[in-house]
Amino acid sequence: MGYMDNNLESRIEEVLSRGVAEVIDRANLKKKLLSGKKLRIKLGIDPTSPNLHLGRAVSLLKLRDLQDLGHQVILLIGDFTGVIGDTSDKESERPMLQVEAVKENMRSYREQAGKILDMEKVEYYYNSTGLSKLGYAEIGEQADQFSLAEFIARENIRKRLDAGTRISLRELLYPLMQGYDSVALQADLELGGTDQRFNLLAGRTLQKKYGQEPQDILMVNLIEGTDGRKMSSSWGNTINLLDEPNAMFGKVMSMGDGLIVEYFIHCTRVALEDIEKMEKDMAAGVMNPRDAKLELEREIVKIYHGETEADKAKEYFVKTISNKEIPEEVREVNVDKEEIKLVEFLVLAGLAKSNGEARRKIEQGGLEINEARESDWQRVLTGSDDGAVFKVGKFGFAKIKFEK
RNA sequence: GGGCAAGUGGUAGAGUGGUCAAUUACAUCAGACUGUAAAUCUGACAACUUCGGUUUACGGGGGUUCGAAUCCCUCCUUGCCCA
Repeated sequence: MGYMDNNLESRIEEVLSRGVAEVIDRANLKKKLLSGKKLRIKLGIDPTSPNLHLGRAVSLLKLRDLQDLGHQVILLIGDFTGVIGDTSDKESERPMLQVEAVKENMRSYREQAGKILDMEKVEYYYNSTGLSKLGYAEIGEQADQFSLAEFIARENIRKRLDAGTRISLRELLYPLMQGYDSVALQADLELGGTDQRFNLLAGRTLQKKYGQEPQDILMVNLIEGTDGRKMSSSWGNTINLLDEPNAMFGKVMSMGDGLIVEYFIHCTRVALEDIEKMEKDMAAGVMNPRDAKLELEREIVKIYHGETEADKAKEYFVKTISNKEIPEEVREVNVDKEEIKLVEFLVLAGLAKSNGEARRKIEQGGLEINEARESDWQRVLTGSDDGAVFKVGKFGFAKIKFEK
């Protein structure tokens, strides 16, 4: 075996293990990957939210690796299933999306996925193509492959049943549809999160029924969101691929230190040995977790916004937060009156949601005007305050500009 | 078709006639601390306000009462059981 072969095998090993929860059937998949055959690899995306987040990126990065190994990546856009609603990752019923909403959401998908994948080589498939043609007879036959007991045994269904929340029959059809997608695509491999297990396996069941070789399955870990719960668009704890660099930065910085390594493994392609070293250094107290986070954030922003933006975001953070400096460019807020109440200005500038909140922040010592704490919430701003810089909290800045 | 139960603030979940703008937890926001926006600790957390108060809120509508998230009627939604 030559050098190249060894290299290939180790790359495949990383594909099969980095951030991966389970592979079915691992031995078979490895054999296929080594065979030199161009595999058809499927990843389904439900266009339920217009934003892709870092949790999705785990699969996309994995797809990129496979793409680099020369395989055919197929992005399945769930325009049909998106209207139905998946049960897997929900603890409550998913609303049926309107067709219009699905279309709207799909629009930005290519752009977002393009940050990671080589879109030139990607094949697209809208699953309404095959699914909308099926009739009751065929659906009935497919449904016969599964039993009610199997559905009830699923954790999410179980939970909802126990909690007494509603489960629509419609939702039970979802795995059939996802499974049939694999048939339509003749997929060799399907990627998904661990929550997708049942749906992914349904693909194998149906492929067998239709006389195809069952696909292999690669399940990636679900990463935790910024609040420690599973990252999900319905929790609002996501880091989105379209987030602005500074926003991305902030979200990463505000997550628990315990997630750093997990994120490095799943959301970046930093070499595994480097990550291990970092982990050891942090455990030994040689490395400050903050520095690891800064590096992590840089790596993540780099993927979606490029290296320059990544460096800028890091610089902004160090200056503004660490050194508590006022950023170079502060947003100007125009006031078209001769004077304005302080609380009203803060609301106008978007630094507080209401007069009451502005008052609270001031009373609690959260306001600085030109770097001096201001605690008089009844104060009125006049022309002599023109150009003053306001800082609320750690990163809310605004400069006042009187137009009169 | 019948019977029973439930619907509270961003979320979970207390509260069964006044002291409830509504316990608590989580989330959120501010402060302290830390060369992290982590952790920990403290405080705040409906809107408006001439800081005295005022207004709007407990699925929708109506009613009883001096007074209702709490009682009654009705509608809507959901769950469970029976047929």
